[in-house]
Amino acid sequence: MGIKKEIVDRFKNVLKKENLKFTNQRFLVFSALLTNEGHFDCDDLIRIINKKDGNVSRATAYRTLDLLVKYDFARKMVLDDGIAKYENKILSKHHDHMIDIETDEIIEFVNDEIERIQEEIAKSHGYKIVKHVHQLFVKKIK
Amino acid sequence: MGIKKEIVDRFKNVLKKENLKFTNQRFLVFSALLTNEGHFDCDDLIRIINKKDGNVSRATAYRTLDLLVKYDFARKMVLDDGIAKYENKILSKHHDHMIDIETDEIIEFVNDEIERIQEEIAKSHGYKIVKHVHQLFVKKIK
DNA sequence: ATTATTGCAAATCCTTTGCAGTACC
DNA sequence: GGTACTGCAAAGGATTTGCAATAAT
Repeated sequence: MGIKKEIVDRFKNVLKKENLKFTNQRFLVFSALLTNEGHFDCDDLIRIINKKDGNVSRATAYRTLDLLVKYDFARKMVLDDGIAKYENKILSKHHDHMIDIETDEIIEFVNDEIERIQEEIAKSHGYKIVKHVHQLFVKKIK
Repeated sequence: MGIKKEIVDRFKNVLKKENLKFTNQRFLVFSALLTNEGHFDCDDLIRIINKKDGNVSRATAYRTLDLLVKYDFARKMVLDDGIAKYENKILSKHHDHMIDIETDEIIEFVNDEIERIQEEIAKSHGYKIVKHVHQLFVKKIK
């Protein structure tokens, strides 16, 4: 159930490199994100942590999340509501989302051709893709 | 330099339909967005308006922008900094966005093949696309 | 011991809202 | 004259920050 030792070590190395200490709070935020699937805002994660393991303040959670994003353990995404959502970037397979605007049902999809063309577009402008958001808001055909 | 009468009329009709009045402030916000190309936050637009035509308060600007988004005159986009950006949706051809995460520069792109595959994916699940968000967060290749 | 870390509360930033005065029909 | 509109200033909500107490090495 735990996180692979290799990943935890990677986290420890990042901390060392940044002259930061490996504290329980930082580990709790790190674990909350890496052992749960989905998109969480800061308070979701704090709730998850408080439910079983301990306590982390919002200040610390945000500070740690910034760090996780900076070192590619987490992906940050802000939709139109302006609330930052974070998701596991290490263990989750990539996928995009199709959202049924009438039922809120979420269907995942991946299309290699789209992935390939995206990369090509970025490259042709001299860029490489760091992350992307691709969401189809859809409606059932009657 | 003006906006096509047809578009202004469409705006007037929306206002009528919503029991709202066609006021100078609403028209200034509407014009600021529809006669400028680019992605603007609320204060950008207020600055544009104040520079030549008059004054609009932030409250009114936000209220009008909501309306413009609701009726498809404007597109709203929120990136990781949490600041809402608005762009002309009427006069600009459909496009997606590539965002340089180091400079915040926004580059537009369109790819017919991606558009086609998207539709196909939705259709194969029995859906049609109402709108979509496709953003590539990129980084210059050194 | 020394240096970084934490949590709190205050501060910030963008955005929304209540309200009193103003403008529109 | 009666509604709807505006701008102000205050309120809101998410995130950040200063600081004194606390924990890690």
